[in-house]
Amino acid sequence: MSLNKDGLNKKISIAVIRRLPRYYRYLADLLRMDITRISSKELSQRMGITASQIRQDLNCFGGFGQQGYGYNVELLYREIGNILGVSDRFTTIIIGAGNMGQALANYENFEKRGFTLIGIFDINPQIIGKKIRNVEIKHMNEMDDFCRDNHVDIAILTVPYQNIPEVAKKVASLGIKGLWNFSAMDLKLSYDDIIIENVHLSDSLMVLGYKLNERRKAEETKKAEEARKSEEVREAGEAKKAE
Amino acid sequence: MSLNKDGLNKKISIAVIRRLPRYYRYLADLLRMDITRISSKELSQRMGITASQIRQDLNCFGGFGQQGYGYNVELLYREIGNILGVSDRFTTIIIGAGNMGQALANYENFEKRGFTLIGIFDINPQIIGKKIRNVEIKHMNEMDDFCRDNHVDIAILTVPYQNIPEVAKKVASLGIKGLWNFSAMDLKLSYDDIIIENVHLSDSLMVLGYKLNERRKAEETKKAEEARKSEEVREAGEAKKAE
DNA sequence: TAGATTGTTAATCGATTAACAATC
DNA sequence: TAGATTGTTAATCGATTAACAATC
Repeated sequence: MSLNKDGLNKKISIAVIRRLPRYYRYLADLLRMDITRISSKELSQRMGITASQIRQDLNCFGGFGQQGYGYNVELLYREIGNILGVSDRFTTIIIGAGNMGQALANYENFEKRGFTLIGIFDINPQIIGKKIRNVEIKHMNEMDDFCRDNHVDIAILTVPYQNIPEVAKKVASLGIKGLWNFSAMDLKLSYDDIIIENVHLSDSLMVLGYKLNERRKAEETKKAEEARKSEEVREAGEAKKAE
Repeated sequence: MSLNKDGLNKKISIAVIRRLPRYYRYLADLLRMDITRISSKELSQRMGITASQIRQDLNCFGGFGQQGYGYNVELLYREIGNILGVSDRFTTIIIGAGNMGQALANYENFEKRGFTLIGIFDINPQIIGKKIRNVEIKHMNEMDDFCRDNHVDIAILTVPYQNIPEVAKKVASLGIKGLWNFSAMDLKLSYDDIIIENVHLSDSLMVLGYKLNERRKAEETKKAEEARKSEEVREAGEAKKAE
């Protein structure tokens, strides 16, 4: 539970939390454009949400704005960064250095957002020893020692479907508290002090497929409707002629 | 808009749609375990949601179950697959064959879910000509011709931040209707017949960071509370002694 | 038939939006 | 001071959950 501005425990809804990184990105864009202040109204137009929602969201954490002025972009950026723990530096390891694991290891944005990659593990001898952004891929059986010697906050799991239960159990036993799971299997662990974010890329792609189909269907319906109407007009014309 | 079971246009909420791929995955798991029937109650326990929600969700599309019996797993799996258009086969191209692009190109799950990769494009001469799962990486300037010769439903964008506006415009001009955007920039296009899914991996990671911090804070508060209490007990003991 | 479980309506809950007094 | 815009309360909207009659 987070302390809100009155120092009271107030549970902040997950819907609000999930919007914070998006605010953070938009504010970074504004900074890049040298925009120093912004009103909830203008931000709402850029982001495609209501100004009300922005003010409501931000006020879960404190009054970051100023009446008649709006919000100072840099201050707000820093505040949201603090809420998200960007400056807290989380240490991460990647387990599974296949395509996805390597892609994530190369993703420099994570560094900027407070996540430091300190280890990569796999079992494939062909890639062990290879370095990605100065981090060497090690064999899985070195992971125990590594985690004893280094504090690890988050394990990023990009191992195949069938290996997930075993790897998750191992990771839990090593005292790692955060799991970012890219495996196709939803991960649930009975240890209630472990926090898991499951990522299912293909879910998002399937939603896109659904929307495309809906659009296509709507267009077909529209076309059929138009065809029907023009047919009506034609028939009416013929009927008139026949009179 | 989807036709519901009464043949009426009923707008189905995006919240429901976004849960469908998850149902689909769980049903695939059940099939793999040779489970042929399931009740909303049992499925709810597996998935960690309410049985009410499952029945409510499924009934947006039709009565797939049977009173007293539950749902036939295979039938339900197929029905949800149809709703999501799994059998409709969407053709896709990947633009940007960096680490993420190549990782996605190698992701065999997409094939299973109805997405066929037919092209990969990049500008890096070092990787042009390389084949991923039998699809050759071509130069971006071949994309126009390619899209004229082949119908493309979806473009998967994994190009760097600064290139996104230009690439998106190009893609729109080629008549591609679905964009799956992995760039760090939110994509919005003014063409209202183009459908976009923005994916922001680091957003999800930041939410994980937030939750870890909350957990840590809660534990610290608890510890401080316990320390305070044991201090009270000690003081009470001393006060008694002093009497 | 009795038991189980759906489909569906009604009740509840929570999230979003609107409105406006406070204030810079 | 006048204008702008926040912080915050109240109203609305939509999504989730509960309940139960229908029915396999």
